[in-house]
Amino acid sequence: MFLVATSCFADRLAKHVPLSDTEKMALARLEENPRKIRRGAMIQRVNDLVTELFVLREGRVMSFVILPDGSRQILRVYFPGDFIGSASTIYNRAPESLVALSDAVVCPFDKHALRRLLEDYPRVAALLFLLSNAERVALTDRLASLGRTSAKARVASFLLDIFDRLRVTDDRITDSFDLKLTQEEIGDAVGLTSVHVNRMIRQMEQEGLISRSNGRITLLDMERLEEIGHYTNRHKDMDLEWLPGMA
Amino acid sequence: MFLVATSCFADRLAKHVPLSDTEKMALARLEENPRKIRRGAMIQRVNDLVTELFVLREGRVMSFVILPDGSRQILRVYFPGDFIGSASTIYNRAPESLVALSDAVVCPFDKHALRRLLEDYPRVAALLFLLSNAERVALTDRLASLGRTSAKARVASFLLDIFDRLRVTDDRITDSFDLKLTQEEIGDAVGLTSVHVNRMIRQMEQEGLISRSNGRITLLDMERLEEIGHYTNRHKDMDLEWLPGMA
DNA sequence: TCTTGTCGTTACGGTGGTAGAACGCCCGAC
DNA sequence: GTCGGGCGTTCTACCACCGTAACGACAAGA
Repeated sequence: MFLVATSCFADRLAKHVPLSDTEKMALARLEENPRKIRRGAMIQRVNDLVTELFVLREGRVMSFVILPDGSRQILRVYFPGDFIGSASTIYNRAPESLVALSDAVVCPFDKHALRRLLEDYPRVAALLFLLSNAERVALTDRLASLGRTSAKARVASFLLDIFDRLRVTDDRITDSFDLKLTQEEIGDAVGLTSVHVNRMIRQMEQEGLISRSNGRITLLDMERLEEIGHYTNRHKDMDLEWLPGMA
Repeated sequence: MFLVATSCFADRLAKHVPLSDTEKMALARLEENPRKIRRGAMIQRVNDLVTELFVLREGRVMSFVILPDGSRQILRVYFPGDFIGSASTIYNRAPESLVALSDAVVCPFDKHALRRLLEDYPRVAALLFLLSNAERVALTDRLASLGRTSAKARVASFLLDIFDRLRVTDDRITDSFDLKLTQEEIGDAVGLTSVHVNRMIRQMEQEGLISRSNGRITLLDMERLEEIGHYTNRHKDMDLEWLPGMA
């Protein structure tokens, strides 16, 4: 029984490496149970007992933690085709919370469904390993950004990161996009207060680096933004081709 | 032909999940070419063309990047049994540098040796995927630390993290350990200057939280350190048991 | 209309960076 | 042995960046 003909996750993978039809079908099975959720709804709370992972099919989701003093750190913003909640493969209790940034469609699937997938499709297991490594590199980039750069650089590189990842999932985007994040949320992502995020954004606007109109952001001078943010787009450099055929 | 009877990496894995003898032998093959390196030697430089990964067998290694303004961000400190350089599975050019913090023994192996391992041992592929997810969670913990906590909290949680990871690889350690990092390096890891790291360490010493003698650090009050650093030891909570047998 | 949420703006203060020098310690050279 | 250089650490001032607090403007819903 196939409720879905296509798979968001398979489509994403297929952009980097060819997939067989059986692999596509196996991946599509992860998305058999789409669930609509509303903007602001919690998908998972820290410390919940969790046995599910998700593929995000539509909309935007973020993960975050709240520290004992009440401050929030946003860990990652997810886009359609992203694999969410991989921490559940290793820990029984969720180390982070998940919330929908927009109305969204997520496809939950059980840990044991993942196990069967890993058993039956070793090439998929290898691909998941590679994707996980890409996430690891993305996180180290942000680590360097938070640890060693100024407020302006952090905001610039964050905007560029969202922009580039959005473009991986949506070809129509050229230079203008809807952030779907408040300035407070940007601050919680890059380790600043909303006040200071606002200072930096206005400054970049005055310098002609970006422009804004009702929620949408336009990147006017990519080159200088990349320079300011010490940012390099890694998506171009990904290479999964060394992992061909296999059984 | 077996140059090594045991495998550092297999030993580590076996602490979390049972391994078959053939799996252990397959993993041991990754460590067939041990190479001694001296403290301070570079194993890999940013932007090198890389087709190798490493298992660290002895000693300590760290990864870092240098930003255009010259500042350094230390990304990760590695211990014996750790799998190093997984970025090479996805990118042809190294996104980070690797340097030995002490005299060390690393075992390089080719990307294609890894591919054969993934092909022949799907369960190993699945385990590598899980371990990579554990790394991801560790990085998000540090992201929250850098983004939202004070200098003191960052130093405290960093010390606790090194301590706990050292204990995973060496049972003999109880409360005192050799950091093998200068205060400047600690600063580069947690996003502070060596001056401020020094302030925090002396302060923690005066408060009776830690003590020092010729390079070794003793954690005197773990409970308060964990509180100050908002730190939780995740190693206890790891659960790979849901991924049993497989072919 | 009132409420709620987001953005914009100001004044003030503290955390943590910068600069510079001195100290101790290890280790190799003589 | 001792002398000296290099490295890591300790310490002192000074001050900039960024956080805190507080309030107003504005738009979208209730």
